Amino acid sequence: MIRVLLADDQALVRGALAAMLNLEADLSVVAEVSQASEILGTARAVHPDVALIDVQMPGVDGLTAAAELHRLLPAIRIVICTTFGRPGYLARAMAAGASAFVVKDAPPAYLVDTIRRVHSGLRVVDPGLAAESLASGASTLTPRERDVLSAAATGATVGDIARQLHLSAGTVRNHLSAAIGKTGARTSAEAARIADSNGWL
Amino acid sequence: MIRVLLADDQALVRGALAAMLNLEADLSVVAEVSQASEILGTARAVHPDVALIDVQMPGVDGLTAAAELHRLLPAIRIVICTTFGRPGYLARAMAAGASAFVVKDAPPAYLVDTIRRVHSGLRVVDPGLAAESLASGASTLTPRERDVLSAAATGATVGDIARQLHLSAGTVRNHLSAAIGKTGARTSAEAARIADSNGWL
DNA sequence: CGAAGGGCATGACAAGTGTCATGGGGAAGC
DNA sequence: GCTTCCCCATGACACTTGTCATGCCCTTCG
Repeated sequence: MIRVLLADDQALVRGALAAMLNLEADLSVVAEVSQASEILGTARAVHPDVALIDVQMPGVDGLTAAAELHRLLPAIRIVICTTFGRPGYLARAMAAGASAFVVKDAPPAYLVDTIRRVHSGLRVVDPGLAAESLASGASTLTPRERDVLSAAATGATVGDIARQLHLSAGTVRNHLSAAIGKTGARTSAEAARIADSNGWL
Repeated sequence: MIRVLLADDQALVRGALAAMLNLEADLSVVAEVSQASEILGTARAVHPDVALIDVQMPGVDGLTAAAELHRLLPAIRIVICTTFGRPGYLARAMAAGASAFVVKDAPPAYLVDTIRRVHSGLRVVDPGLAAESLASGASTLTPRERDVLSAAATGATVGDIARQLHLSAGTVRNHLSAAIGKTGARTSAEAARIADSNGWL
């Protein structure tokens, strides 16, 4: 019996996934959490074989939590599950020690199959997404460029960002200009959109 | 036995929801579709009692499809289901003839309960979301303002938008300026973000 | 009909943004 | 120790954006 821990912030999706997985004779959902911060403690308590973790969660994101889980409890296999098949997410998931990466577009049988494979020690990655990930390449954004882009993505002006990050307006413009160049965008708003859609923020 | 039609673009979520609903003795998922454009034809073929429709779908969105379904097959009760509890979505869903509006944060039992209530002729709306919807009020954006904001949301510049909509740059600036005023934003990027988060686009 | 309001447009001004050149300080690597 | 790269900053310039006044055409509505 493969013991599964479910982490997803949307109760409806989480419950539905649990129902589906429990239909499989060799799978058992032994815990459900709605926040990334609860993953570690729950994992210590219930000793799951596999943790199915969503990327998008309030507070700490799933990838960060996955990295911590893998560092402290390496015996637990991690399957990262996400709505958005962003290349950057895949790269970060694998770097975090995940054994598999599943997009929510995939057929249900694929997820079940993935959990079984992962439990037997294999790594599972969607080939199409892997290709896209390699094609788009890793982000060349510097940490500071990420900071200003993240702020810009919320619609903040140069002045707002400068105040938020305690920088001069000129510096913010420089970082934004660099980010615009690297993303191939023509405005900071477009650069933020591109970086976000690649999972770089 | 309540016959349910499921419409959600994410195969994993769709399959999981189907598994969960089929566990209920009085519910039966009789059809699953992944695109809004397939809803009407499938509904005609299988005669469901209730249609559970996600807002976010590629191509035609769920709300538009729901309106059409309700117009042509008014006997079918419609439950709108969405990840984002945006006030505008609720308003548009009710205007489209939906009988219920469920956020994916809700507990699984709530969805099952909602389907039963809807089938018996009741309308079900999350009280918190209804309050928020009334508080934020309806969009006062004109159709043209929505157009330019939608384009701006993708990171397009004033010039880009002008070419896309076959307008002069000055006109685009006027519409954007009006939208900025109505949303209380300070830049077009922020206005687009606000309008989107309210479900006005 | 006449008024009101949305869509479209122009022109002009102030403010914000993108780019570039330039320079200082600090950390990492050969 | 020197180079390289990132971070931070300044200043200047061209360009884009946001605002406002003004006007015309059209549809809707009392």
